[in-house]
Amino acid sequence: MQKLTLKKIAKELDVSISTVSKALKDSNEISAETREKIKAFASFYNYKPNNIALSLKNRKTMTIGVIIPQIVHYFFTTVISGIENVANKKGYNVIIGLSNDSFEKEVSNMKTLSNGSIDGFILSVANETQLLKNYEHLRETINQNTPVVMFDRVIPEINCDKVIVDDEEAAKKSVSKLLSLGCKKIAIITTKDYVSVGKLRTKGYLKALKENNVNVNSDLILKLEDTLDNDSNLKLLETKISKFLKSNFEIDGIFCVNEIYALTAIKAARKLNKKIPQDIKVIGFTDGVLSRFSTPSLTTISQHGRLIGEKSANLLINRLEGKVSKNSYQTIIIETELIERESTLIC
Amino acid sequence: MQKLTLKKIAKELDVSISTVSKALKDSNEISAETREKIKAFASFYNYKPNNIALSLKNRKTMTIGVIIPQIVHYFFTTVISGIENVANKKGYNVIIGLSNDSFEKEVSNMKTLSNGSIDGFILSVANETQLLKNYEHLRETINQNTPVVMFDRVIPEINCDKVIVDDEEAAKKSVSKLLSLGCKKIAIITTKDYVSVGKLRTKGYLKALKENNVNVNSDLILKLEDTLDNDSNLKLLETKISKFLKSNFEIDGIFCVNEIYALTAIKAARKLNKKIPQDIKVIGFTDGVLSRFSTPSLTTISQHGRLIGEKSANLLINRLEGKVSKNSYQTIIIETELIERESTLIC
DNA sequence: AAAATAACCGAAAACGTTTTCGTGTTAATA
DNA sequence: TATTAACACGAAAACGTTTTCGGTTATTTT
Repeated sequence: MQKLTLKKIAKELDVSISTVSKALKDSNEISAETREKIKAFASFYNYKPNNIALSLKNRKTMTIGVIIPQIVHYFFTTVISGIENVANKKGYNVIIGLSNDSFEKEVSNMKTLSNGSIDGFILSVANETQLLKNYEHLRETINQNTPVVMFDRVIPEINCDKVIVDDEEAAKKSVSKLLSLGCKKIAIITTKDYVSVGKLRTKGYLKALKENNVNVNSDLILKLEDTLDNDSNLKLLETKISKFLKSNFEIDGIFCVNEIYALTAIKAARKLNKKIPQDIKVIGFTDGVLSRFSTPSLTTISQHGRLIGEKSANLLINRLEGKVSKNSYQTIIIETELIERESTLIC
Repeated sequence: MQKLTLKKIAKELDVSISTVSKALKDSNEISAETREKIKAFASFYNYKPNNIALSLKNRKTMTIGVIIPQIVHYFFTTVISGIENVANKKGYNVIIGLSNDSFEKEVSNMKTLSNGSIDGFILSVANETQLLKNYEHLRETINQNTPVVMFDRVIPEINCDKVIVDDEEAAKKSVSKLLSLGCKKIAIITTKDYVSVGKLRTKGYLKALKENNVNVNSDLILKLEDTLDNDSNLKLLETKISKFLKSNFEIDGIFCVNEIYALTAIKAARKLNKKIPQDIKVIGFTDGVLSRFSTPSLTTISQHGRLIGEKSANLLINRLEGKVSKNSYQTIIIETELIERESTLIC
């Protein structure tokens, strides 16, 4: 059974293609009689207009391209579920491209999609892209009138809609919390500065200390390569963190920029016979499954990924539908929330 | 800057559309001179053929539709990453639809995609679909010549390519392991029988006991609604499991059909002052982040999600490219692996 | 009965490609 | 010189829609 087309219906019922098209759209140009006949036939054989032909005609595809660094990652999946939720309601499809944090793959993914396959992009840039500071592909797609919405890891220099969290503020909030709980030597385990969000969170850490008149001790700052939270590098990650904790034995509070760092820190600390939260209090970032199910459960910053996804999709779709002025872009800042759990319990 | 088309290039260089098309394809029908001129112009203005037009012409879209019940879910994301990996290599795009385990959404998602947007489906059916046993949408798409590959949660009655794991065998393997570790009273925490994989794992549990001449005690079998592992129902889940453990205090081994059940069981057992693994040994299913990072780390069945995704994508693409005989379907069984960690340590 | 107006339907163009076939020009051959 | 072959290019159809514009009939109005 091949797909039914207008042409086939027309031939079968001995009318013109136009007549079929109009009849199915209930145009009153067509007599009630033929209209009913055609509609009956079409519905009996389950006719559905071909999306590709429609896309070509209307010059829009009703699909949005989402480019993310990784998909096996709690935060990004919550964002996708948010995007999918509003996209679906508004009749859009979602096509996913993974960059694997590689510049090459990000570029090629965007290239293959920006030739008519999608109406606009929602993306979080690859670490490598941030490292290389090469944004030509982004500029180019925007210049070619394909709207782009960036979320989470955004590029300030690029002019487009953005949805971010108050990373710096969230970090400040976390560190202030640790201070208020009586921690004196607060460490941060973060990424190297080229990772935009890592840098911002480090900044927030420093700000909190300064505002509370605590001296910054650079020994207490551990900046890690972003590849270290891969499954294959977990051992190495633990060694590094372990060494760090050993050489700064007086640490009594740790702020980590993701869940993996936090849990690994807890594990390493325990091996040094430190008790969590009695001896060391720990706060992480990203309220994923790990934070909820670890023992002790992890105090963490919730980024509200689903909301980020929903806002991003709305931003993009509004722009696609011309509901927003052409040359002004928005940056939506989602407020984070500190979710307190066992890892910062007062004992 | 509007998108460049063959027509515009043709007009600009004062040649015909056909000439431009041929020149860009390096056809030797076109003189070297004009060829170079056209190619230079096209590459200077960054011409890319319009995918939609190509899809319409070639009657294939080079995209595959993936329908899954949830995306905030470790196993499914690993499958997607596998699919994306091979799809990408072979020039295909991946479009994602989420059913949220709802029959309605599964049907509507497939409907909107099967009108030309995709060349084939890879899907894992929604729980509700399995409950209702309504497979009309699946039969219909297959009848309309849109190939379907099912993975993990498959429908035996439907004739199509499938990729599954040896669920029953894996469960048997796990329970046998517990027996060999000396467990006498082994419980299973599973889903209701309408969830295909839950049912199979329960079957494997029973088989292991029988083969080892252990009496089956139906009190030790806890079948839960599949909605209980949602974030919002975690409390309820814990209460149910806790009650179950209390009323079967002699349990010394638990096999759980997913990570969440396993970790919740561990938590509940601890509150009853049971030590893991000394008093109770626990084995879970799905080797996700939770299993690796929990304390104690969880012995678990690895389903090799990435491999499942890769095999599924290969199966689908081979069929799309006619590399496989039309009326015979394959079922690939991926072997699972028992990954031993702390929750089954011998003390 | 002639003219005007509905009512109903079809031809054709357009979206952007690819490809087949035809045609005119030039160069090589008989 | 006449014929043929090679070369370089263009017209047009096709993929499946939608929509504008005309064109027949049939029906109403004068």
